[in-house]
Amino acid sequence: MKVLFMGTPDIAAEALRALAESGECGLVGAVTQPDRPKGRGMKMIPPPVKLYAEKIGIPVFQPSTLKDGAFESELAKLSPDLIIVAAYGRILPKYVLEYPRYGCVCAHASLLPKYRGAAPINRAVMAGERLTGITAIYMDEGIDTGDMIMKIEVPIGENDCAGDVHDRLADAAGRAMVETVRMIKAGVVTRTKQPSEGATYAQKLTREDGELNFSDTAEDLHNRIRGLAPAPCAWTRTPDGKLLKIAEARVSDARSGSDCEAGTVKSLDGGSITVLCGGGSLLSITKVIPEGKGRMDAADYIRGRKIAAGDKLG
RNA sequence: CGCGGGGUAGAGCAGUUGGUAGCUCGUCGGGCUCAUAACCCGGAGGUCAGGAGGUUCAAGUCCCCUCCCCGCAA
Repeated sequence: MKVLFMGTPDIAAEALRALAESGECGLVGAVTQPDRPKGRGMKMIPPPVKLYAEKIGIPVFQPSTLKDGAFESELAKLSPDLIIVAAYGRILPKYVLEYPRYGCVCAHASLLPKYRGAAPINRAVMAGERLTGITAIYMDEGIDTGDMIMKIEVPIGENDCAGDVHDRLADAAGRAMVETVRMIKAGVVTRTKQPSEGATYAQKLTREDGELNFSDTAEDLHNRIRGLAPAPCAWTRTPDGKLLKIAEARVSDARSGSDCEAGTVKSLDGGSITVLCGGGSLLSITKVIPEGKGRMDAADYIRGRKIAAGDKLG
C-alpha cells in the first residue's frame, strides 16, 4: 500500500519513524512545512519530519500552500492509497482529503472529542487532566472532527510536564498509526462518530497563557507550569522587573496562615523557592530560567542571590 | 545581518576609580551531636573562553579580533 505522510514537528517525525520501521506500508513521500527562519539569528530550520524523511531516503515535499493546485499534480504522481497525517499544521483542502482510495487518517494527541485543535497536550496538562491519549480518526473538513478509528490512552502523572506526556504520546501515535494501517489493510476498520457532547477546543498557546497569577491556587499554578514545560514555560517577574520562567514546581503540602500578598516568597529552604499562592496554598519552585540565562535549579538561582525571602513575584 | 544577556574553581555568582581573585554550595579530611540537608575547624580545586593582539610600570578589570553558550521574539 502506498502511503503519503504529512506532518511537521517532533511527534509527527516519531509517527513517521514508527511507520517506516514497521514495514507495513510503502512510504511514497513526506509532506511537511517549508523550512522557516527560527531561533537566534533567524536561521532557516528544517522541520523534524523533513530531517527524518531525508534520513530514510523518502521524497520530501514542502509546499508553501496546498490551495493553489500545484500540489495537486504532485499528488497525482505519487498516487497514494492512503494519506497519514500527524500535526501537519495546515488544513487539508477537499481535493486532498478525497484523493486516496483509503482516505486520510490522522493521529490527534487527545481523547477526542476533547481538546480538538492546536495545543491538545499542553491544554490537557494545564487543565489538570489525569488521562489523555491518541485518537486515530478519518479526516474530514472540520478541525479534528472526523470519525474515530481507535484510541490509545495515556495517563498523566500528577507531576508530569507536557514534555513527558508528549513523549509518551509520540510513541502512542506511532503505534496507533501502524495499527490503523494494519486494520485498513485487513479491511477491519471501524468508524465511530465523535460524540458531539464533551467536545472542546485546545486553543493555540499565547504568551498570556504562560503568565502566572499567584492569586490562583498552588495546584492551578502547578498545572499551568507543567502544561507549558519544558517549553515555552510559564513565567512571572522578579521585583527588579526581570522575566523569570518557571520550569518546574511542586505543590507544597503545607499551608500558610499568614496574610502576606500572593506572590510573596515565603522561604528559600530546601533549595526551592516557596511562594504564597491563593487561599494560603504554597508552591515550591524547583527549576527556573532567569532572563538571559539557561535553565537552572532553584537552589542554584538562590545561591546566586538573585532572590530573597519577602520578595514579591508577579 | 531580528532584539538582548553571558563566558572567573564541579555548580550558581561577586570582583569596586586597572595593582596577579573572592562568596554561597558541593567535594575531601577532622570534630561536635541521640540525631541531621544542622553546626564548627581544616584542605584540595582557577593559565579569569581564546588571540606569545593593543594600551599600561601593572588587565579578570580598558580597546580590537575570534570562538562558544543562553534568554526574548518569530
